Amino acid sequence: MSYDPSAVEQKWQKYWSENRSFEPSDNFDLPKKYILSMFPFPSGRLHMGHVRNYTISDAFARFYRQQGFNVLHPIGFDSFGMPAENAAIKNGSHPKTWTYDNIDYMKKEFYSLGFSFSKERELATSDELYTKFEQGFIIDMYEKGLLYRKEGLLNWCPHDQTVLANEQVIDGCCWRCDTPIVKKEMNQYYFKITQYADELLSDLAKLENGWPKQVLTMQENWIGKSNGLEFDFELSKESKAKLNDKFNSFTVFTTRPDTIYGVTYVALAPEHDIVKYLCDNNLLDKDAISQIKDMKNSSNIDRQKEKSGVSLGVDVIHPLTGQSVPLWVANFVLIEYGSGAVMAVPAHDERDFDFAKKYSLPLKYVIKPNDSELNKNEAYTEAGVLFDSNEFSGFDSNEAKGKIIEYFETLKIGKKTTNYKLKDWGVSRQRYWGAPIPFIHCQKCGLVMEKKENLPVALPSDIDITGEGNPLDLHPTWKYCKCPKCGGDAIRETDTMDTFVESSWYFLRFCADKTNWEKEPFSSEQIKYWMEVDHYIGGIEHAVLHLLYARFFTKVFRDLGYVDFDEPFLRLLTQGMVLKDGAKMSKSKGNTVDPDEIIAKYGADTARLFILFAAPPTQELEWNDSAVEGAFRFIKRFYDKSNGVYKTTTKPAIDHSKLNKDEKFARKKVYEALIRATDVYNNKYTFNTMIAGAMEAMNALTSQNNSDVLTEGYWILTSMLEPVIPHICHEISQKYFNLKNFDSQEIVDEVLQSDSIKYGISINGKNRGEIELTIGLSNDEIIHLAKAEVSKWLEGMTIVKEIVVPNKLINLVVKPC
RNA sequence: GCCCGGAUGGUGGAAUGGUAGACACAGGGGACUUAAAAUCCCCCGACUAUUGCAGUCGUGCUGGUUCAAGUCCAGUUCCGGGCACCA
Repeated sequence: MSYDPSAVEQKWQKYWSENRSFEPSDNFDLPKKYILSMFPFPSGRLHMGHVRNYTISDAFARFYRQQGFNVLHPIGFDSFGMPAENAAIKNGSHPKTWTYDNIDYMKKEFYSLGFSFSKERELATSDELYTKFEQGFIIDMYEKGLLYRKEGLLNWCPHDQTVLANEQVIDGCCWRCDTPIVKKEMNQYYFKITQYADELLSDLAKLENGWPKQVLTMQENWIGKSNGLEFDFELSKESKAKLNDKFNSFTVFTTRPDTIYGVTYVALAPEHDIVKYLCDNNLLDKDAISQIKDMKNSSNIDRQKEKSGVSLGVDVIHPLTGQSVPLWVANFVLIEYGSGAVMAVPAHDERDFDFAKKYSLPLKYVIKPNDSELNKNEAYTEAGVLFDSNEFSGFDSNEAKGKIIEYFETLKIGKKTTNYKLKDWGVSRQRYWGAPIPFIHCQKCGLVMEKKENLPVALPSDIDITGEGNPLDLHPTWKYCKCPKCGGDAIRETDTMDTFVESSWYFLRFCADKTNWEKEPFSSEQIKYWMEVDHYIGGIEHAVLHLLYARFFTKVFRDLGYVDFDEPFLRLLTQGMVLKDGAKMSKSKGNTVDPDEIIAKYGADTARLFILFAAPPTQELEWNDSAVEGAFRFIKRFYDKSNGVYKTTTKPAIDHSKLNKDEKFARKKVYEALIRATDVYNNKYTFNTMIAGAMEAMNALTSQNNSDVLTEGYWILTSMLEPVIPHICHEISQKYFNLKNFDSQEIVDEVLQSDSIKYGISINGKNRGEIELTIGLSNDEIIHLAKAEVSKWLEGMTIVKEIVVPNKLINLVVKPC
């Protein structure tokens, strides 16, 4: 019978399903592996990126099952979100119908790819049961002060008609639809992720061996910790009077206290209270007020184009010199960082320099390079030696930083402070298809939590989705309710939660089976066993989104007493993108390849083999139709050549010494491939080299005629390749080995040793020949034979040094006589 | 601007400091066939030479360390990614 992928694959998919082959065991005495891939949004169909993601995690899961581990390899759907609503607007479908139809279709695709997911733990985050417990956490977090509501200036996407978190703004545009975001003042709920900023940063050290460096760096930069000095500038007497004594002083933050004697002006953000007061009370001329207004209204991108500012006609007192310094408003000062006010040192900061040049403000240099001349045409931002800095003159600038902070602290006019770029996570969204925030606004009692026994606060199904406004808010009845506290008329919160809240804890839910899901959000006993996730596989685009939020939730849950570990994901593998014709596959570029078509034409095994063979998983993968063809040919050959294998339920015992050269070579190739395979799962993740090893072994096996060797080879190779091409390996294994070979394979050492080894001979490091030498020769003998081999290169030369690298090469160092 | 990666044949990619280009794809040649497909075999970095099957060069570039460098170090160019007026 020739290879018929569709028949073979359907047969085994049915078999696995009927035998519940991929359900984890409840025997907690077994060693475990939790293999998780980032769950998909149910957009409709799988794309090649999904196939790559799940092929990788499936290889891990299948490998560890063979090694005797109890493996949890679950899948679910991150099923709330905008696209469901956009589809509703476009086609008039209901978001729920659209979502669950897509889930059904995608589940079939998973099935047809042979992924070994636990079917009994599948979930969708839009399930009401999931919402119920999530809303419970929201209430817990509110009570702990980790969730709060405040009026603020928010990122608003005019296209999606919703607020976005900072992490969801990419280059000033919406992460989903690329529309430039605008700032909008509104009420919003925030998670106090900043409370965990320091731990989120320091615990990155725990992930150093398991996470890609790039992701660690991205999180580190995102958290953006900086140490410095915080102190107050007092307003001059006249200025206080001008401001009707409403303001005495304001705070600034600097990481360069060593430049303090170079301050020549001070700048405020346009949103600063003092600026607001000056504008509101007409203490500035009309022009100035309108310029400040423009600054506030311009987007972040516009603000970066050119520095601009206005003098406020107010002076402040330098805390150390007592000199008076002018106060400006400047568009490059950000209200959301530090205190929204900076001391400006144009001589030693490029931004301050540009601003000072534009408005002809004075420069005062106070640091000079250690070993070169100061260039007064630019800002000198490097370290150096202080001058014109009173008692600190002469100090190295790095040393001076600490000294000056100390000085401020002694005088009690400032203190050492740490600032973070990380902002609190804004989580409310003005959309329908999300988990409702379980709060109620009561005129009498204010903001009230829904009672936990009333959860979930479910979405209404009769909904009008037009794309205009918040559908929940516009619903005729849904938001009207009674206050859980006083029983009076009240109104439900109509904002829903960011979908990243759902993906921040789904991995905990998977730890228990469905029977438990009704009772509790997750089982602490099961979590103790299954967590942490051993291998997490997904795209790098979540480096500062999902992966940061999930770490945050884990720490919060720990502090709420739900879990007892600090980090959810021990090892992270970020897979590269799938490209075609050099560009990321996308519908708009028209360069997509539909997984369903590939499966129909070649089968799932071919798709999986190609994906793992064409590139290491962390690199970009260039789709190549003829290489897919090649993968198919390999499987076909692998199947065809199994004809010579005989039936057995144990690995054949072979007397290695009686084999001929080709037979020995074939065995050696098989075992070498096996050794490579173990390495792959432990740390290298280079499935491509593992598969190459298997191909080499196959080539060697078919170049010899010993059926024992062939059978042993297939016993090992079908086991080794099962994680990659499971269907055909099961087919072959069932036919010959009664499925007894899916097990951890022992290495036979004698196979790896051969009677002779090829040595390379080099002279002065240059390759000059090679020689086959029997094992066990002394170095002198080896050198003697090697010299004979390359004698023509030694004429007229004296040998200075002789080096023998065992089993590799001989290097002779020579010079002319 | 700052911080990470990366650069190897026509292509994807291999190489614990030890014979660069494994394994594939594409390409070329051949066998089988009436023919095609499938399959099998051979060649396949560049240049020079040659029917003595040998030599020279070669992992972006310039240096360095070493008996030996794609690999380590310093510098440099280009490409990709992240952050970005963060005081």
